[in-house]
Amino acid sequence: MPGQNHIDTKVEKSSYECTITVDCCIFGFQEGELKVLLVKRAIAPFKAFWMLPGGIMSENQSLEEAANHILFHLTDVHDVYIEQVKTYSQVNRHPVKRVVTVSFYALTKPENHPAIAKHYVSDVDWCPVNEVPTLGFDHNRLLEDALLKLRTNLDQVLKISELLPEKFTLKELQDLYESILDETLDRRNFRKKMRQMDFLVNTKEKKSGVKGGPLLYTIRNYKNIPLDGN
Amino acid sequence: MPGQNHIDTKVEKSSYECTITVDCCIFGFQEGELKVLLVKRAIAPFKAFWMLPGGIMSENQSLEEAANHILFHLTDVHDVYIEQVKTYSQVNRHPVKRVVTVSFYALTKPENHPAIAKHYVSDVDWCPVNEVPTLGFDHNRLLEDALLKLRTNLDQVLKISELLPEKFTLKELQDLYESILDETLDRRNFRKKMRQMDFLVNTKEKKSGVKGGPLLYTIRNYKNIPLDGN
DNA sequence: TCAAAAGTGTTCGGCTTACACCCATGA
DNA sequence: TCATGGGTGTAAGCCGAACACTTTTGA
Repeated sequence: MPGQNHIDTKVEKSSYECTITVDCCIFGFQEGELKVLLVKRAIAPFKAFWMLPGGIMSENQSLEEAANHILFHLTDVHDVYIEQVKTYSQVNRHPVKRVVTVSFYALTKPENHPAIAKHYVSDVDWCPVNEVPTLGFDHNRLLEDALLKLRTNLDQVLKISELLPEKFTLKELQDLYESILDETLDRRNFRKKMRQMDFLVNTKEKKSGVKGGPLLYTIRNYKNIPLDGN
Repeated sequence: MPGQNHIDTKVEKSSYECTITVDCCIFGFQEGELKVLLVKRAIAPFKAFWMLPGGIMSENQSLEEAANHILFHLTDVHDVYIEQVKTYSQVNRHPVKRVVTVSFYALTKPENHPAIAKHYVSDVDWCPVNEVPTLGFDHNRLLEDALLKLRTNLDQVLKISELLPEKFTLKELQDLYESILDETLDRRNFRKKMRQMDFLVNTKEKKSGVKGGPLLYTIRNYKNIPLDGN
């Protein structure tokens, strides 16, 4: 019976082997909006389509290492917070050759990482998440799943501190929440909730150049962030 | 630069290819306890270790199909609820050959599926989750992650109806919750909460052979369950 | 008849929601 | 000076936690 070896973890030379790719939803917060980094593909298939940056996992890398590697090569980002989202394995996902894809999301500050088109990429863009066009492959779906996961896990300091500058106003923080959750929040309630979490520190400085003179806050233990690994 | 092709989704013949395995935490509820199906491995490496059942994804299968296939071959379970947990890709996870493993959990009723040792398996056991021994490979970790995910998503009808018989008492339902969450719950609060979810139907029958004469409930639209796919 | 389990409601505290006015600043 | 946005507190509803007694049944 041909199915028998499927239940055998005795890995043999004859086992089917498959290319594994990593795709990243790189999120950034810019001009009060949540954006995602898209690259325009210069080669077939899906030539001239926008898509999520991605690449192939190689022999000596874990998926997380591959994801960081890809990020670094495409955007010069490093030591960034990434999180695994899901693995996609439909047999016909890729029109040329079967691949299994593991998706991640990463959080970055676009202003620190000017995006540059390299290699098979002809263009690069920070695109507001609610203006994303039809992407190549099944990348719209990957993006949806990643956004959903980001929303679900929002109340974690790590993510906030990756997306905001070191010092920020509560207005900026609220804009961040609103653009990720895609809903508007009551200002007073939001501030009350943030105050009773214990990671916000009031720097007593005022942001200048903006009306109202808002106070600047920072995150307790800013940049003292453990990285994920497995 | 050797890293260049990592950022290229142009999949080529030369791309690294890797064996992909699927491991399943098959959970069942029996004798008032949450149990997980373990198999004892008859071959090296990890000969005579207990582990999670698993196998290799083949060319014409998605991961979900592979998982169902493995389940079917090991336990005759089919059309079962499965959910992807996480993908593990440490380079040295497997002592013989590199594999990337995608883990799933599945929910079943042990009494419907007498487990049988087949193929490379010398023994099979429904093991209470808090008595699980040291497992082969990194399977203790996979199990922990799967349990965590199951806990997080507990309040979903699908899962409950896969783990309980068609008719069950509120006591049995509470035992299920308590053994999955690993904590005790207040009976009155639990019942109140269940009553205000709208999926429980009182059959007005009483369970006999047990003191107190508890009422039997069932799930609205029992067995009208869409399966997951990607 | 009695021991064991089923069944039921109320109170309290904390959290979330809704909502309006004064203050600081840049234009 | 004025228009814009920053900053703050209180009251009402909702949800989850704690908690004791009566009823049903099998032994």
